[in-house]
Amino acid sequence: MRIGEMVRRTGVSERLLRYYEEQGLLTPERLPSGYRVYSEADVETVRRIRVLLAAGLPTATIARTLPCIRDDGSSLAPVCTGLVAELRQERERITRAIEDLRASRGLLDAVIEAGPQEACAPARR
DNA sequence: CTTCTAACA
DNA sequence: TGTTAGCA
Repeated sequence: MRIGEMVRRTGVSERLLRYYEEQGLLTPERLPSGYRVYSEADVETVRRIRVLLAAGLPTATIARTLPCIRDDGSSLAPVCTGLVAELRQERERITRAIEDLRASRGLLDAVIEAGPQEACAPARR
């Protein structure tokens, strides 16, 4: 499929799909016309890229991680030693981020539980 | 009409 | 990232 269909199927913009390629996250084939041709697996890869990116992993790390994940999603065979150490660090960072989010949610819960005691001041602007 | 690269009122 | 220009 070409980029247009990828946009429809992934919800990711053309600009971003090309950017992912520039970062080595995707490597679609090229038609003699220069048009990019994506595989069915690329659709799933984009999903992974989005999740990892949202988790805060740098594109460089994602680029080296994706090839270790087999398109079926269940078997993640090939282990790249150096990468494992890197991923452990990311995992640790994420764990800390989760703790921070928990704290934020707890703070909001307290404010929400207190409930409205008065009307809000009129919005600015 | 669709895609491509390059670049920024 | 969006958007746009100028091609193919």
